[in-house]
Order: sequence, then C-alpha cells, then structure tokens
Amino acid sequence: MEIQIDRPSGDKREQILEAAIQIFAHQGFHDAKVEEIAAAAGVGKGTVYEYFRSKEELFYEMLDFVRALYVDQFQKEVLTATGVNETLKRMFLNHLKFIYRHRDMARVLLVNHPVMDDKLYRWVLSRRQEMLTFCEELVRRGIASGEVREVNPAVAGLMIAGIFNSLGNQVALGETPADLPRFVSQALDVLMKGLAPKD
Amino acid sequence: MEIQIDRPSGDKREQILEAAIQIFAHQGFHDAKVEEIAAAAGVGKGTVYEYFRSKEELFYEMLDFVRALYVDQFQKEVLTATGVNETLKRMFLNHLKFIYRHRDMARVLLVNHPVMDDKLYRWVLSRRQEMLTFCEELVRRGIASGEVREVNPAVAGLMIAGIFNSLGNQVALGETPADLPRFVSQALDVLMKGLAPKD
Amino acid sequence: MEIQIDRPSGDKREQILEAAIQIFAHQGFHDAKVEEIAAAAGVGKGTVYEYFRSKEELFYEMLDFVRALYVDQFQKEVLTATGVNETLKRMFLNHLKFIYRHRDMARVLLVNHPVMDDKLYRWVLSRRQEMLTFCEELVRRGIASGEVREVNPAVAGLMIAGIFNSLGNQVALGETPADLPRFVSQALDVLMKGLAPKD
Amino acid sequence: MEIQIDRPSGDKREQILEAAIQIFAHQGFHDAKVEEIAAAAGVGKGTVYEYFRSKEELFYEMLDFVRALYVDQFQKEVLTATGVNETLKRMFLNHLKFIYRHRDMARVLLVNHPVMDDKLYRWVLSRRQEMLTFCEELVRRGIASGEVREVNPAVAGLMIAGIFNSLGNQVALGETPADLPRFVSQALDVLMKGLAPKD
DNA sequence: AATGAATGAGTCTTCATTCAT
DNA sequence: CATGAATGAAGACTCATTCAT
Repeated sequence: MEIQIDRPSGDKREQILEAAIQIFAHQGFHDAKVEEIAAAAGVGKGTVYEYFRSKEELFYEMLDFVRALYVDQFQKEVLTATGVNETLKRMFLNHLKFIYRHRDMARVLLVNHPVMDDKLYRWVLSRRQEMLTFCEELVRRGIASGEVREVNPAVAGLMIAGIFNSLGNQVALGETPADLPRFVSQALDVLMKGLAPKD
Repeated sequence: MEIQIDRPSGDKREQILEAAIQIFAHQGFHDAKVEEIAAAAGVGKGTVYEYFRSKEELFYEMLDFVRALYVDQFQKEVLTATGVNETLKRMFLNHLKFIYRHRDMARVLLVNHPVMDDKLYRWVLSRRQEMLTFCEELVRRGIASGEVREVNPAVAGLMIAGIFNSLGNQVALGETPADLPRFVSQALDVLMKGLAPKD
Repeated sequence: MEIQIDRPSGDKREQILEAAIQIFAHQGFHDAKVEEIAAAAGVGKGTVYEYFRSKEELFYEMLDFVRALYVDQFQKEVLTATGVNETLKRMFLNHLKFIYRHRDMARVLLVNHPVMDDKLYRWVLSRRQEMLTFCEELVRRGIASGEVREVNPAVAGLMIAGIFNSLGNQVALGETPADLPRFVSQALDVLMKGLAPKD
Repeated sequence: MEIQIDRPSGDKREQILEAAIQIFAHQGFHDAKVEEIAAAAGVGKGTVYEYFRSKEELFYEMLDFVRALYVDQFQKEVLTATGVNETLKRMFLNHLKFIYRHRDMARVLLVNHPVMDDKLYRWVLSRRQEMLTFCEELVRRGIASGEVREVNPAVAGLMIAGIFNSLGNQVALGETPADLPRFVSQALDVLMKGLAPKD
C-alpha cells in the first residue's frame, strides 16, 4: 500500500523551499513577501510558519537546501576525479551545468547578498573560504605531483576561484555559451598553460 | 588660499553621500535607515530630502559617486599605460589600492546587491559588462600587438575579470596581503604565461 | 464496581475543563493558547472543539464549573447554619478553605478579569451582586433577630463582602495564615463587635 | 509671550495617556487596539510609537500615570491627617471621590488585571501590599495611641483594606450613593465600634 | 535652507478554527 | 469520535516621507 513514494511527509516543506528560491531570487530577501512565497508554493500564508519559524529561518534553510544540492553533485562528479587538470575540468563543467539548470538558485547564491546582518555576512565569507581552501589545496597537490610549477598556492587558488566564478556568472547573468565543454576547455587551456612547469 | 575649510558650498550633499556609503555598506539597503544616514552626516532627517528625492535615489547617487571616484582614478592611472602587461599591472594594483583605501565602499559594490528591483539588477549587469568589454578589448589589442597568443578574447576577458575580482575580494573580505605589488605580479605572472605566445 | 477507572464517560470534557483552569489561571484568557489547554488535557487540539464551541465558550464553561464547585460546598456548609455569627463563621472559613485548596481556580476568579467584553463584565458584576445580596440579607436577618444593631444593611453588606474578599485575597495572593479558624474568628470578633447591639 | 502654559511639550504624550485610559478601561489590554487609542487621542498610529516603545510600555506608563494622580491626592489629603479616625475618614472619602471623578481610570485599576505576565502580577501584588502595610501601620498607631483596642494589626489591616475596596467597588461598579460622606461615616461607625477599646 | 514631529502604508507573525482522514 | 495539518483574519510595529515652523 505504500505507493506514493515521491511525495513523503516533507512534501509541503519542499514545495515552500522551491517557491522560496524563486521568490527570493527575483525579489531579494526584503522585497520578498512571505505571502507571495506561500502563494507560489500553493499553500496558505500560515502554513509557511508551520514549517519555518520565521522568514529569516526560511531564507537560511533555502540557502542550505540549494547548497546541499550543489555539494551533492560536487561530491559525486568532482571529488571522484584524479589529477589537477581533470578535477578542474569537472569542477568547472559541473558548476556551469548546475547554474544552467538552476538559474534561479544560482542568482540567489551569486547576487542576492543583502548583508542583512553579520550572520549572512559570515555565511558568505564561509562559503568563499571553502572554495578558496579547495582551490589552494588543489594547487598544492598539483605542485606535489609535478602537474603545476612552483607558484604561490594562495595566489593561484584565488585565481582559479576567480575564473571559476567569472565563468559561472557568465552563465547565470550573461549569455550562456552554446558549447559549455569547449568554453571550459578554452579557459582551462590558458589557466593550465599559466601553471604548467617549464619543461 | 585654503579658506572655507569647514563648509564649502555643496558640502552638505557630499556629507550625506559619505554618510550613506558608511551606512549602506554596513547595513545594506533595506536595513539602513534614512535617519541613521542623516545622523551620521550630522544633519536633520528632513535635510536628506532636500538633496535627494528618496532613499532609493540616494542609494543610486551614492553608487555613482563611488563609481566616479573609481573611474577617475582608473582613467588617470590605468588608461595612460601602454601594452597589455603594463595595463593589467596598473589596473590590478590600482583596484587593490582603491579597495584597500575604501573598504566600506568596496563592500557596497562587491557584496551588497539587494536586487531590490530590475533597476539595480541592470546597474550591476551594466557595470559587469563594462569591465568585461574592457578586458576583452585589452586581449584583442594584445593579440594584435603580439603580446598575447590567439585565444578566444571573450573567454580570456572573463578570466581576467574573474581574477581581478577575486584578488579584490581578498583585499575587501579576506586578509590583505602585505606586499600588494608582489601579490599582483605573482598573479599576473601566471596569467601572462597562460596567454603568452609560443615564443 | 470501580471498573472504567481510566476514562469514564464525560471524562474528556472534565479533563479539558481542569486543564483550562490551570492554563487560564496562569496565562490569562488571551495568552492561553487552545493548543496548550489541549496538551495539558492530554487530547488533540481538535478535540477541544468537539466539546466546546469556541475558546470563549470554554472560558465561560470553566467559570461556571468552578462556580458550581463553590456553590455546592457553600450550600452544604453555609446555608445549613443558623444565626448571623455562625453563618459568617462558616461562610468565611469555607471560603478560605476553598481558596486554599483551589489556589489556581481562585486566581482565575480573583485576578483574572480581562474584561474582554461586556459579557464578562456582566458576569463579574452578577457574581458580585449575588454576594452583596446575600450579605445584606444576612444583616437584615440579624437586625430582625436582634443579633445586629440598626445599621444600614447595604453598607454593612458591603463591609462584610469587603472583609470576606480581603481575607480570601490574603490566602490566594499573600501568605496563608497557619491557623485559619483563628484568623477568621479574629476578624469576625472585630466585625461582630462593630455590629453588636448596644446592650 | 509665554502664554500657553496649559499645553507644554508633553501635550501629545498626555493626550495619548488619557486616550489609553479610556480604551484600556473599556476593552482590556488585549482587545484594545493601538490604532483605536491613537484615534481616540486624535493622533496617527505611528505617533503613539513616538512616545511609547510598545503597547505594553504604554499600558504600564498609563498605570503609573493614574497611580501618580492618586498618590498625589492621597498625600495631600490623607497623610496630613492625625488620628486613626480622621485618617480613615479622609482616606475613604478621598478614595470614593477619586473613583467617582475618574470612573474609567478606576475600572482600569480595579478590574483590568489581565495577568498578562508576571510583570503585571507583581505590579498588582505590590500595590496590594502597599495598601495593607499602610492600613496595618495605621492600626498599630491606633493601638499605641489608645484609639484602638488590642487587635491583631495584620487582621485589622486586611479588614480595613477590604472595606475600603468594597466601598470603592460600589462606586466604580455599582450604584454610587448620593451622600458619600454619610456613606463613609456609616461604614466607619461600624468599623470603629468594632475596633474601639472596651471602656 | 533646515528641521524633526507626525503620519499611515505595508508586513511579519500569531493563533482560533476548520475539516479531511 | 479524535486528530492535527492547514488556513487567513487580525494586529503590533517600522520607517520612508511630508510639511509646518
């Protein structure tokens, strides 16, 4: 009898989160009205408060929801790669695909930083640091394996993260290139040449 | 000749703009109260409305005010350079110095994008496009002059802009490197190697 | 014969009333949540509405419930007395004992008068009038029987009711005297001396 | 030029307090709407918040406002008396006159005890204790001066306070006696006889 | 020109009540 | 009968804006 597996008890909650992504992405935190989110989720205003203590909590839960989706995909498709070049390729491509498929979510993560308070500020810094740490570590590994020449890992990490974000912004905010793999490989070609050992 | 030190004409307006930078930077658009800005400027609440039609107009005027400062410096110190390498060096260094000297303003421009409405969204896109166009053009010139190999100028422009922003973010949001010129040259070394003609 | 210990019929209704006393007494009408009352009664929120049309009706039913308990005891222990002195003694002692045993209920009746609307206002006035009428009538009987001198029965009635309430308040809101009978007889001693015929 | 003495800068604030008395007295704390109070005061809703931080603060400020009026009159007319009998006479008469002139305020103080929270509960208890302490002390002084026989001062104090409140309630909630001085002296006659030394 | 007291539109949030299960 | 998820009406409070001085 346990048919309906798709919509377990978390049903309404997820509906609201999806709606929150849309509304927050388009209006920003302050201009988004809880009533709009409820309407977009197809529920009553009060129902939002059955699942989330406040508008602010809903906002943060949504950030974590989106991030969880991203991290999930990242772990499956990026962390399984070996070698700097391969890792970067998957990392970039994965990023652009994710953004392309979730433009609304992406806009939330990229642009919608109202700096309401220190809490969000810290959240943003924390995400940024995660990314930098990963990139820097990748460079270190590359140096160790001989794939990368002796550069300052912190600087190279910043560069990788910057390029990474810039390409992502292009997909999210600008015109999405038709051939994403080619787009990525063009960028990585320049990057890797810049990092390549003399030889 | 240095008479009128206290209050040259047009002073109030600028006082308010300076205050707006501080307050908007720290609180974001929505959490900033007009009253706070007035207080920080040392004027009455009503006075703000003598100089600016609305809080929103004040916000945009402030953005343009900050941008004008930046552009001014950019034109003096960057546009006078010749050659891709030299231009990039000045452009990066200039950027980091500006951010370092105006951390508060920088936070406004970097993080504080409430996406209140399409107006701001367009403003942000527009600034981004300006930067990309400049970088892309720089690459084209580099290719023409032989300083840069035959890369996709759009992709290279995105990369340069990404690195540019990433280093800027590091100064604004992270730890500022002690030796900025060295910091920049390390990054440009990688970048230029990546873009260098085969030899 | 003591079967059905857990849930005799009509039990739920009484459970809810008992819970209502506790919650209303501690939170007041408006701050009491129906959900809390339901929880305190060990039933679901919806169940409350099976037995009471609304929160307001529950409140009034609770008032009558408490009052019925009081009146019951009053009739058994006070109305069976003869003579003013004996009646007063039992009336006072009975009152204090009731309050002592039902402090929570007492707080409802003594302090918790939200004056939500004219309905409750009239309820309060009505209870007050009952008490005054009884006291006044008692004085009249005392005058007729010679136990009380020729005083204004309305005034004397007010005085008795006032003393009555004041001693009750002491038990409910202040420190309960250790020896209640002595406490009462001290007060009645003064009162009866004041009302005594010249003789 | 300093004519308008009646309406100093505290003008609006007092208007709001007066309106608050009316509205709170008739509707109780929870059913009173800030907007109603503002309307009754002839000001805008926001103006209330210029003078009072919250509805709750307004409520307590109103209580203190009324109490200050009362205490003021009490000090002038009651504390200047000498002798138990005279003090009681003035105290009672003063009370009834105050209530008669400020029926709305009186209802606030007498009936409107929503027990919103412990704060108000403590306020009520505190006022009650003040009254009891005063009455008890009065009895002690009477015993010392020979005006009162050797009764338990705590019990006698409770009685006096009870009679005091009962007469006040009659004026506030019931029918006001035409001849207040006579009303008071009838009650005090009984009371003082009850407290009189044997002789 | 400068001010700040006054305003009320706009929104989050609560909670009594309903009703499908 | 019993339940509690869902609802939306209602109200406290904020703050951009106005305008009399």
